[in-house]
Amino acid sequence: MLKLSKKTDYAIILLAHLGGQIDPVSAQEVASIYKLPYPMVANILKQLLSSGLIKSTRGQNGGYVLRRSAGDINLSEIIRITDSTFALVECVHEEDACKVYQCCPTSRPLIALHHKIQQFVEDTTLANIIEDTKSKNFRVKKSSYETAHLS
Amino acid sequence: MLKLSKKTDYAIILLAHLGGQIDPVSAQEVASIYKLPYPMVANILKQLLSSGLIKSTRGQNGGYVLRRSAGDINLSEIIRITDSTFALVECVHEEDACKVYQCCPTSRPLIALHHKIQQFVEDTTLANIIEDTKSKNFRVKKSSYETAHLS
DNA sequence: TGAAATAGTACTAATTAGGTGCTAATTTGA
DNA sequence: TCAAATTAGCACCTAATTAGTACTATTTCA
Repeated sequence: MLKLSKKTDYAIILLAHLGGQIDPVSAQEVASIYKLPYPMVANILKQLLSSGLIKSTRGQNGGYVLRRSAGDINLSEIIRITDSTFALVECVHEEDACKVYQCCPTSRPLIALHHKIQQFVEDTTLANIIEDTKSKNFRVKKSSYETAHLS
Repeated sequence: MLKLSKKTDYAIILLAHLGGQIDPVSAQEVASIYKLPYPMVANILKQLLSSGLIKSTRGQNGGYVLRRSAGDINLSEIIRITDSTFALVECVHEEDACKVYQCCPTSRPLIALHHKIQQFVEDTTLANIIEDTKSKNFRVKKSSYETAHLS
């Protein structure tokens, strides 16, 4: 259906929130701030943890923090973790031999599109997203990522 | 999952084939050429018909032809018919009020990405795809749509 | 009239997405 | 030291979407 899963949506929200905090944030806390279902949030955080994007501390006052700086985390990684590796068409990661037909007409234009999207998600960092959110209410200038990373 | 459905994949293949023919092509014929399941092909063609992208003639020697020229049909339309209207994130078509949170951090960068993709699929015509397929075995120059429509 | 096709619709099966539940382990503060 | 807060690691369920099939009717042409 060519859309991001809610899991990815949520993950971006969660990570952007963590990026704006210094102390650990608990699953409970983020869930209530953004009014998301707690079990879902907890699940996604666990997944982000096991993928090494965030680190955790248990017990009272425990929670999660980013493992790397927000500028070091890009959208591509997040999508890979919560959505699966991005492939607009299956054949994009299978260098040779289209299963359907040797001269399958879809390949080239769609593969070009795939690479464009890939480029964008790699160039967009969590820091870009956070910055963008902060300036959101003051819509004076265009956000940086738009001018910096795309034609 | 951020990928095109097989239906869309198939639809592009079918339409590209029709675009290269003058006489009506039957569902049976395309199915056998591309080794796709006949009922699937037939179904998609019916859908493309009812959406007005192709026209049909019944009976012996019947089949389907494009209703408009290949240069007049773009990827966006095809995706809309076989995949549903493209929306990278739900909120992209709901001008106001994010359901999740007023300052939802995802919106802007993802909406920017959405528009980039939208631009691409609108600029890529069936003619581009067909042309590209023909030149595929002679990988001398880059295909036209790449230079013409993207950064 | 019969074969080759489309037309329309409804159905089934497989996969994915979204969401939940349970129990264990760990930390902290009273 | 104990109870509460919190993560850890599973396994599970349900609903939605995708993929593919089936059947019957209609049209056309030789």
